[in-house]
Amino acid sequence: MDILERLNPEQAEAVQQTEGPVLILAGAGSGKTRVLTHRIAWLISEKGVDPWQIMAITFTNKAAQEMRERVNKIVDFGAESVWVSTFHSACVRILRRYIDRIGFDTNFTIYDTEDSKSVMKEVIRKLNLDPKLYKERNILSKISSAKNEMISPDEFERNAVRWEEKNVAACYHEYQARLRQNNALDFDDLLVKTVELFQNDEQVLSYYQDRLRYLMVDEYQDTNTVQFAFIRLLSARYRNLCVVGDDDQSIYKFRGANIRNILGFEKVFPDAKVIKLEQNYRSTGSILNAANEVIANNVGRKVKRLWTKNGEGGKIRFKKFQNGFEEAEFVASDIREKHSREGLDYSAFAILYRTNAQSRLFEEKFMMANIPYKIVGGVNFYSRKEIKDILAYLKTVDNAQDDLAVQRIINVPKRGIGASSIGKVEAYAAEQEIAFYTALMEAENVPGLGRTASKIGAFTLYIQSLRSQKDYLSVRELTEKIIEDTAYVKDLEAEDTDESRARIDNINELISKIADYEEKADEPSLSGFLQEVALVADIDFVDDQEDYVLLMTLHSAKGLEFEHVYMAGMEDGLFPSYLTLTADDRDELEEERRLCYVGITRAKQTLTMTSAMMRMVRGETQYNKVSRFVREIPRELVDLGRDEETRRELRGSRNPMGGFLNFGGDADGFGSSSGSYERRQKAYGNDAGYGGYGGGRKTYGSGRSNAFSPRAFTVKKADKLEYTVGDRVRHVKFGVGEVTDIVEGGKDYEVTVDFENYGIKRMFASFAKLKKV
DNA sequence: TACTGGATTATTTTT
DNA sequence: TAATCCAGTA
Repeated sequence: MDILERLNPEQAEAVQQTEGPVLILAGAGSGKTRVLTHRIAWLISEKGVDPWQIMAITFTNKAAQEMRERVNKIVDFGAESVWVSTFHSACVRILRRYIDRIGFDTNFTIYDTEDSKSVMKEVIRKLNLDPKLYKERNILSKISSAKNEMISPDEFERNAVRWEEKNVAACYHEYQARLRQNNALDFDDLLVKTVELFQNDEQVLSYYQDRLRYLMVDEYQDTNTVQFAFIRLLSARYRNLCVVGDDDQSIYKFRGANIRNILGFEKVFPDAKVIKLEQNYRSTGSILNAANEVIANNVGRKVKRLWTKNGEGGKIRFKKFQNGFEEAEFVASDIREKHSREGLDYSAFAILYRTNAQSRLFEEKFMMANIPYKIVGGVNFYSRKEIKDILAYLKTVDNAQDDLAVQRIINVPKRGIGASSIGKVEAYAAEQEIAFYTALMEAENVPGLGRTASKIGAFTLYIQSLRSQKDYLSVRELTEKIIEDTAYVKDLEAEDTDESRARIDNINELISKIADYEEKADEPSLSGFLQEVALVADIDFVDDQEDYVLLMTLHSAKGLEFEHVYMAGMEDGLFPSYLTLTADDRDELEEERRLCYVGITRAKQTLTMTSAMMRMVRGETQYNKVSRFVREIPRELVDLGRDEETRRELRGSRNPMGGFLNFGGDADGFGSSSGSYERRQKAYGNDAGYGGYGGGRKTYGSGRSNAFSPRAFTVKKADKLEYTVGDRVRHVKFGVGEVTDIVEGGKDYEVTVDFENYGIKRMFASFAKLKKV
C-alpha cells in the first residue's frame, strides 16, 4: 500500500477514486502531478489496469515528459505503455493513422503561425481585399477562435451579418481550401480534424474509446471547446475521466480556453466526484497569503483558500526603480550577490514578466554581469529563419504538395528566380489545378518564363536527386548534404558577422537535434522528425539539470516552481496591461489577476516584485503607477527595504482604509524623484543605455541564439587589450572613436569610448570587440 | 532581379 | 525601439 503512503487524505482519495468522472480542484502547489502519477501507479498495480489503457494529457511536452519520468519511477513495469502526451501530439498520432478516412493524406504537414500567415496573405490578395483593412493576424485569430468553438466555414458564413464578417468567412473558406491543397493542417486543425474524424467514423472512435479506458487531463482550466469535445468523445464509453485543474489559474482565455469547462464540469457530469486539494507544499506562508489576498479580489471563482504547514518565511520584497534599466540592474546584481555570497545555484532563480519585450533589458544586464541565463519564449528555435529554410528543404523533399516550403527555398540561395517568375508559375499552377511544385517540373510549359525556365529546371532536378536519395540517407546525412550543396553555412561564414555566426551555431544545433532524434526514436524518419519539430514549444527546451537563471513570461511559468522568483514590471498599464485596464469587461482584469496569482505561487522561498516609474514602450516613454496587484497585498506582508524614496512616498499616502499599500496618491506616477531621473539621463548618455552597454554585441533573435549552450555567455576576459587610453578604435555599430578610459574589473575590462557620431559609450571589452585603428 | 533606405506600424499573453 | 513593407534604383 506504499503508493498512498506519502499522500494526504484528499490526495489519497483522488488517487483511489478511479471510476467515473472526477474533478480535482487542485490549488497551486498542492501536489497535483503527484496525484496524477500516483493515480496511474494505483490503476496499474492495485486495480490491475493494463498500462496501455491509460492516457494522460498535458499541455506541453515538458509536462508530459516530466510526468512520464515520474510515472517510470513509481511504476515497476509497463510505464512506457501509458500514453502520456499533449493534446496536439495525441491528435497528430491519431490523424497520421486515420486522417485518410476524412479525405486527407496521412503524410500531411503541420503549419505553424508563420506559415498560416503566409497562406492568409495570399488569400487576402486573391480575394482582392484591402490589406490595410484586413490584416492576416486579425483574420487568423478570428478563424482560430471559430475553430476552437468548432465552427465550420459554412457555419461562420451563415452567422456573418456584417459585410466585413462575410469577407472573413470568405477568407476562412479559401484558407481551408489552400491548406487542403497543400495537404497541410494548422495547429487548431489538429484538434478539429480529430474530433471530425471521431464524429464521422464510428469504427475509429470505437477503437480509441475501447482502448483508452482511463483518461486524465492536466491543467484542465485551460482547455478549450474542441479539446473538451475531444476528451468527452474519447471517454464516452467508460466514463473514467479525471480532470485536474484550478480555476484561479485559468490564463488562456484569449486563446479560446473555456472556463466553463471547469466551472460547469458538474453540470455536464452530474455524478462527478469533486475533490479539493488546498494544502500547499510549495511556498512559504507569506507568499501564500499574498497570493490568497490578491486572488480574493476576483468575483467569478470557486472560493478556496490555500494553506500550508511551511513556515511564514520572509516578507515579500517590493522595490521601485526610476526606469527599466535600474530594475534590471538590481535584479542582476541581487542574483549575482546571492549566488556568490550564499552559494545559491542560478537555477534557483526565475524572472517573470508580462511581455516578452521586457526580456531585453534583463538580457543585457545578465550578459554584462556574466550570469548564465536562458530566455524562454520569444522566437521559437524552430522559427528562426535559417532553421526554417533548412526545414523547408526537408519538407519539400518529404511532401511534394507543400507549396509553402517550396516557395520558401526556391530562391534560397539566390538562383535568379525572382518574384515575377514565381508569380507566373503560380498562375499556371492555379489554372492547371496542380501543385506549385508540379508546375515547376513543367516549367517549359509556363508562358513568359524565358531563360528562368532552365534555372527552375536545375532546381527541380536538384530536389528530385535529393528525393531519390532520401531512403538510404539518414535524416542527418540528408540535412548535411543540403547544407553542403546549397553552401548555406559557407555563405554565412563569408558574411562573418556576429549575426551570421549565431545562425551557424543554430544550424549546428539543429544537426545535433536531428542526431538526438535519430538516436532515440524507434523508427526515425524524415516525416517523423518534421512532425516532432512542428509541435515543440520553447519551454520544452528548458533543462532542469542546467544551472541558469530562467527568464520568461508569466504565461510560460505556469506549472513551474522556483526557490526565488522576481516578478518584474509590476506597473499599472503593463501588468495589468493597458488594454485590460481600459476594457469594459471586468473579466479581462480578473484574468490578469489570475496571471498574477500564477506568478506569486511559482515562488517557494522568496518573492521579489519590482516596478519602474518610467518605462520605454515601443520607443515611447511611459510613466506608470505601481501595479494595483501590488497594492492588493496586505502591507504587513511587504518589505520595502531601506529605499528612502519609496518609504517617503508611502508615508505620505498611507491608505486610510487600513494597512494596505497605496500608491494611488501619486497621480503622475513620478513620485518625488523627477530630479534624480535627470541625473540618470546624464549618466547614461542621451540614448539612456540602449545599445550603449554591450556595444556591438548582436543579440540575434530574441536572445535564444545560445539557447542550448548557456555557458557560451561566459566570456573569457582577455589577458591584455590591444588598445589603451588615447587610442582610436573602431566599433561595429558606432564606428570610430577615442578610448577615454579603461577600468579593469574581475571578469572583464570596462572600456569607455568617445565615438565621433554616437558620443560616449561604456562597454565591456569582450563584447564590444573593438579594433584599434 | 537584388538591394537599399525611408515609411509604417505594432504589442499582451502561445499550445 | 525594432521589425516589416514598399518603392525606387543599379
